[in-house]
Amino acid sequence: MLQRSITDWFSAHARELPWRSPNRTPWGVLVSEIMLQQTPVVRVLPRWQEWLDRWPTPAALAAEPAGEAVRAWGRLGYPRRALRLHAAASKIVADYDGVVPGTVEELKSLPGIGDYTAAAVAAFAFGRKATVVDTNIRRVEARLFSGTALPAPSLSAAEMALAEAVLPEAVSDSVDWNAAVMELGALICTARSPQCQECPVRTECAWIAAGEPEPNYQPKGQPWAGTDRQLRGAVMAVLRAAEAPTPWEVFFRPAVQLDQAELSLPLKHLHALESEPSRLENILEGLLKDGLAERSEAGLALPR
DNA sequence: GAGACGTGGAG
DNA sequence: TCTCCAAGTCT
Repeated sequence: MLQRSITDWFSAHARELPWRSPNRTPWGVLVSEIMLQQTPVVRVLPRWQEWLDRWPTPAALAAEPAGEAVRAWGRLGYPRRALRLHAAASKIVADYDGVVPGTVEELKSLPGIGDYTAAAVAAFAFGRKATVVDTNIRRVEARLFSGTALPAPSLSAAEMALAEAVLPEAVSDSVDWNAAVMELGALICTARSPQCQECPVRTECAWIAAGEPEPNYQPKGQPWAGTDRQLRGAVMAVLRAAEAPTPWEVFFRPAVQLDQAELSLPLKHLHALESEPSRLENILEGLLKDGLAERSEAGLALPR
């Protein structure tokens, strides 16, 4: 049967990832899920290991300033995730005696944890039955059951219903199913060039049966060069590298400051903004508002 | 609900 | 080089 084909494939081909190891902890799983949001496994691996070595429990992380979490986040991207993970650790200490809660509802109450992550932690860390729906599972189910090349840009109620309908009844089977379908999407049923000849359910795939039709929408581009996002990243790179508050002149007259090779690129981006000081002000304002930075007499720094 | 939010590898 | 996209969440 379909379910068995996929879970057998998983048994044979699953990657050995540290957050799947038998000695994993709920905290380790939670950290991995946050890091993996919109971020490839290969980039998460080293950061995850460092993070767990340094902060093996929520209490350990909560005991340090949020800025340390942001710094340790390094170049994983979306640094607000680091901030939220720190806040989640604090809430786990305050409300759950330092123990990661195990129900979807409790998990969703933590900052940075939405529908996907709550379900994933409940399933993979606690062995509970939960409908896990990530981009991999959406894509596999779109092809396998709906016969479309890609799921729509945003998650629909129909997709959720489908995911619930195909979730195996038994708790243990449901956990295996979630992990297996996700892995199938990550390794075989990929977005760009799926390896259908290696797929355990290629003979039952509605998309293949339909002749592998093209996607019926235009993927939205993600502009980057010259955007505020890029500049926020550049500012954060400077703050992460700094031991002390960074004077304002560094941002508004970057050409004259900081010559660390590591920062040459971020500073080059900032330098391009010298003609638009108001725009840079807005960007710094945004970082302050998001809590990713704090200001003092001396300048700008990561939050304490 | 559309848009904002980082980063770097692959095709 | 340039576009796509990777285990989403929040406003």
